[in-house]
This record gives sequence, C-alpha cells and structure tokens, in this order.
Amino acid sequence: MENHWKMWNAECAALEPEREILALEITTQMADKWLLWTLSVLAEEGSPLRFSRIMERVEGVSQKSLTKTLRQLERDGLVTREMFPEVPPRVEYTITELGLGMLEHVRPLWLWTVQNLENFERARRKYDERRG
Amino acid sequence: MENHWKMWNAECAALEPEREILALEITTQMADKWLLWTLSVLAEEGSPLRFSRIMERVEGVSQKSLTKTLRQLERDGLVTREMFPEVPPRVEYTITELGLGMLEHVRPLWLWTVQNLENFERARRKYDERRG
DNA sequence: CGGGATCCTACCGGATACTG
DNA sequence: CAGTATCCGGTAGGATCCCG
Repeated sequence: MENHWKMWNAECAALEPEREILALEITTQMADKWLLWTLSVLAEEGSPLRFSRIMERVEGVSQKSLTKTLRQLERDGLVTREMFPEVPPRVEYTITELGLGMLEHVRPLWLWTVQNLENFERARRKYDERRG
Repeated sequence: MENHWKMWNAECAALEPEREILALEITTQMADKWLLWTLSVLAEEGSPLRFSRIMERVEGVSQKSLTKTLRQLERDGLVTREMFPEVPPRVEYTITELGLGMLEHVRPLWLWTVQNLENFERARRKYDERRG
C-alpha cells in the first residue's frame, strides 16, 4: 500500500506517511467483498450476534471469508468479539460506535451513487457505442 | 459481483438487482489502487491533462494500470477523453461534473476516517496485545 | 506519445477437510 | 460451533516489448 491521494487531501497534507497509509487502508477495506454487508447486518441487529447467525444473513459468504472479515473489523475496532468457553463454543460479535459511525459516513456516498445511477448508465451506454 | 448490502440500504430495497450491482461496482471501484489519486489529480488541474502529465503526477503508476484506470473513469462518465490525430498523438483527459461530484462525496468519508485515526490506532494496538 | 499484447507474480476468495 | 489448514482457479497489477 503506497502513498495515494497525496496532493488531493490538502487538509491532511501534514499527515505522517504511516498514518496516511492506515487511513487509506481503513477506507479501501470498505470495498472488500463482504465487509459492508457484514457490518450492516450487525448494525441492523444492534445486539450481539453469533458467528453462524451472521453467516446466515450474509448470504453466500464462506466461513473463511467471514472469519477474515470479522477479524479485520475487530482489529480496527468496528466490531467487538466475545468468546464464551462453553461446549459447543459460542462467539458473539457486536458492532461498536466506531462501526456505526463508519456506516453512517459510507451511506451518503452510496445514496449519492444510487441517485446518479441514470447518469452512470447513460455514460456506460455511450461508452459502449463508441467502443463496441 | 453479487448482491451485497441488501438489507442494509432500506432506501434502495426497491432497486432492481442489476442496478444495485452497478451502484456497488461504482462505489467499490473507488477503492481501486490508483483510481482516486488519478481522479484527484484531474480535479486539481481542472483543465485537460495529457496522459503523460497524469502519469507524472500519479507517482508509481504503470502505463498499463493508468490506462485501465482512465478507461474505467471514462466508461463511468467521471472523465472525458479527447484524442487528437496528430503525430505524435495527443490524448487529453478532463474530469466531469459527475467526477467532481464523486470526489466531493468521497471526501467526507476520508476526513472522518482521518479524524478518527487515533481510535483506529488504539484499536489496532489493543488487538495486537490480545493476539500478539 | 499513448497505448496494446504478453508474461509473470502475489493475493483474494471459494471449496473442502479437519479440530478443540 | 467456530474456527484453522490446505488446495486451487481467477484476477489485479508490475515489467517488458512492440506498434501506429
């Protein structure tokens, strides 16, 4: 991961490279295949959710990918993980305030995109005409 | 590309699957390695920029990746491409209103992330302590 | 100059099998 | 149940060469 956006975000020009990389990592992770879906499932629930319940709601995800996704979310403080030493084991995930804040700040971008869908569709049609 | 976020964006529940996929594609592309940097370079300039000028400013990008990035941007109407049949050839790229709008709507997310960097750093430190 | 074509590598994510 | 370990195909992206 390198030093993107450098000149763009003048506000953050003073940001140390290392921290800029972190910020970049956080934001780009949001585009990971299952991340936002997983996060939004937890947000919807509001209360703790077991691994298997999450997996049911995030349709199509593999355990491997869900585990990886939840690890990332936990690592960045967007989700908390609590393990109960029972048999069979129980693990519960809960979205944090930070996680809710993230969703809150992603949504406007998503809504704007949806509102401009016709622009995007038109652009793609024109492009396909030009190129074939 | 599948049917993510399904339940999350209640506002868009009525969205046809195909259009949801498009919206998802548009937004997740923003995390592509060179896309936002390229777009921001064009936004900064404001006026048309030649391929090689862009490549200078987006430090580290290969021609292949820059070409691919610009094609995507052009395809989605975020950038226009004008070719001049000269020798040697000249190609100019210009950001569109749609492109500027996109940047405008990505920036709040970026700023929020930067403002919460210490939260993320703290979360990662704690995580590393727990896990090692 | 602005790419296209090709080769190569790293990594992502799915499928499957195994385990505390 | 909630993972970990392993294999594997597809793809993103860098490097290089070539062409109008």
